[in-house]
Amino acid sequence: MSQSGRTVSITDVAAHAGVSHQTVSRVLNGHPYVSVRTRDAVESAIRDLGYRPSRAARALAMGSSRSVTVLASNTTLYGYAATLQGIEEAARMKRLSLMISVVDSLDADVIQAAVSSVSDPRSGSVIVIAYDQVGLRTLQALPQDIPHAAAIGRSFSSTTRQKPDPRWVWLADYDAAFAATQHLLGLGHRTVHHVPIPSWTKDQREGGWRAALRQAGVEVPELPAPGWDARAGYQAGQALARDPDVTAILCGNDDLALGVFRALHEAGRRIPEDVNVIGFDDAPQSAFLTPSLSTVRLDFVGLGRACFDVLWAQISNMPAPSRIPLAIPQLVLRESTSKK
Amino acid sequence: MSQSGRTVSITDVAAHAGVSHQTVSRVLNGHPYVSVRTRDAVESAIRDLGYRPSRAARALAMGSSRSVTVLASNTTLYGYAATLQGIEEAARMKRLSLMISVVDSLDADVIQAAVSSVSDPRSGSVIVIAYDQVGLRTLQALPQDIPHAAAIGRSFSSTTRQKPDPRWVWLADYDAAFAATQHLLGLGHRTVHHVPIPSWTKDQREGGWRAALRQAGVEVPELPAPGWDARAGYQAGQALARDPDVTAILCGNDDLALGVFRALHEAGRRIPEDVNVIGFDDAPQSAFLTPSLSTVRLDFVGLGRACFDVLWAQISNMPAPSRIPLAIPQLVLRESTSKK
DNA sequence: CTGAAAGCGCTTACAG
DNA sequence: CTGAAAGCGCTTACAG
Repeated sequence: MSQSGRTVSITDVAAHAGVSHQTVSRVLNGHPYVSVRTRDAVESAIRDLGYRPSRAARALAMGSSRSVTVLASNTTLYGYAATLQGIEEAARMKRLSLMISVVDSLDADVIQAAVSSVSDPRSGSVIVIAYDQVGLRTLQALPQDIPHAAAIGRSFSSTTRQKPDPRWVWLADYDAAFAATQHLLGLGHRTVHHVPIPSWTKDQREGGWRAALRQAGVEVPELPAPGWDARAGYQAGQALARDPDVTAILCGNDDLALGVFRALHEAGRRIPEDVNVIGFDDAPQSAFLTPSLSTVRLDFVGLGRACFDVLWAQISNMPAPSRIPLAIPQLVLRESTSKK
Repeated sequence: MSQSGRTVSITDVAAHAGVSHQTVSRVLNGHPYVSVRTRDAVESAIRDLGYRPSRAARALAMGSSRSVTVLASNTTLYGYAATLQGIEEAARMKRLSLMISVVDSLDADVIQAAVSSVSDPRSGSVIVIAYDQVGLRTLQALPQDIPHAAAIGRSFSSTTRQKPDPRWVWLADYDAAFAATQHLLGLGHRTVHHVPIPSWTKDQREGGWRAALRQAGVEVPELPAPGWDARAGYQAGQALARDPDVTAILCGNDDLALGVFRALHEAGRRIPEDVNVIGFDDAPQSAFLTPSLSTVRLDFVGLGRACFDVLWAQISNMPAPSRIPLAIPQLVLRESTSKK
């Protein structure tokens, strides 16, 4: 392995093997029509020299770099991480390399900078995880001529008139929240309270909850401050726990529900005897909480894969996948809800 | 924005602005010595044409691509995700782009393939998250001449003779597990049981637990099957819950502890009255469980940053950071432990 | 302050 | 089956 000087290039390999660099390129790319002798010679030269091809040079010559960049405001929250996992698995299958760029500010310059750095249409494609407002803005700032797809957090089910972009993929949040709220009302609660995740349109989880209440003709309670994690759920839960009228709570995700559990427990209110709670996501821990958490199972990994499929159709010039088989959100009933 | 034909290159911009492409390159890179008129002309040409530079071409010409690839077997488990977050933040500050490549198999060919694809020494650097055996193998397979760093899961504290590689960074798992076990013994338990995460050397969490027991001269119980998630903890916990001799359990991470909670609860054993439980990691939910979970706080985000710092020293040819300020693991006592 | 030249390391036709 | 040529889109000296 040549340690000194510059790194070994295809030309060095060629010289070492006594062939032209084009021939080396051929064996590198598994072309047919290379004699066995030559192939062997090249391969051992590669080994001797410890040659590793330059991705940059290859990308330049081929006009594309077989890479996807994921743009997201977060990579650790359950929904984001699981979506990322789905994208990663799908990208790996197709041998695309995965880049990730976190955009965590609503500042227009920050968003613009992030978008610019991926906006080289020769060098790749983009997937935006647009579950939050930063994500949505990022998606909007993305030049339309670059191949891309997006996972978004809405369903368009009943509220929207505008046609969704065919490059967008989503889970039916709205419908699922609607159904979960209906389920709680069906248990006999006078109304259902909600601890929201941040949202920016009315056709997401919060919207589904609101619509179900309105349809049932019941009071729509005030909302606590939105948040993503257990701490936010705990804080929202403390106020709810004090209010004896609160008997059913739909949480915007399972982490919030976990915090709500804690607040209710501290206030001496039992779950499910005094208060019913439903979460959202079905995170891996939720089935093992005490009480186990009723929740809406969302297939984020599948969504990530679907997102990649949409992207892949553009990259490979295949027809867009007509219908992506996405698991329907499903209400999973466990111990935290029960007949009242 | 030119939609038709090939994408616009620096040459197109030059022609449009009536200058040479070198001059365009100068304004692109913020060189001094460009007249204001020229700069303006170029900038408006860039805007008119919707020009975006080619990363590949730039990388080729400059001889490096300012990127880090993270190699990890998982991106969603708390420790991994938090480490990744630390790396990402640090890389973003230095304007390096972040690639991630998941290696989830011990198969030598799979590992080799992953390593080869990042082993272009011109095109970047590598960080390996080597908390598990796949990660360790990946690290071992990595060519030594490529700039890299690794986050590993051991402490070398008392058991190891060999010098650690200066490119490795770690949290003192062993010491923390030792201390946590001692704490439980100090509460009066006859011994401490352990639910392990998978490990491959004896100087990790399991090793620290074992050493503390041995030092105290108490029985070292059999281990249940290792695992990472709540389900694994639940399964291990079911057997432990049946055994009345089990009064203290140290879990390899907080998700395992959450599953153990559930199993104990189902068996009618109270925490902390009947059984004390300590977790590992201090995941964001752990403080909000019921009972709240005593655990070892590990600064994974800081570890990720430290890892990047070690890498950055190599890339920028700075002297290696002598001592990386890493938060010491800290035993956080909450409701799941108490005087017996 | 600015242009002509050379080169980064590959791949893709084109000839043989 | 294999080599000589051209080009991918930039940057970095080198001359002016």
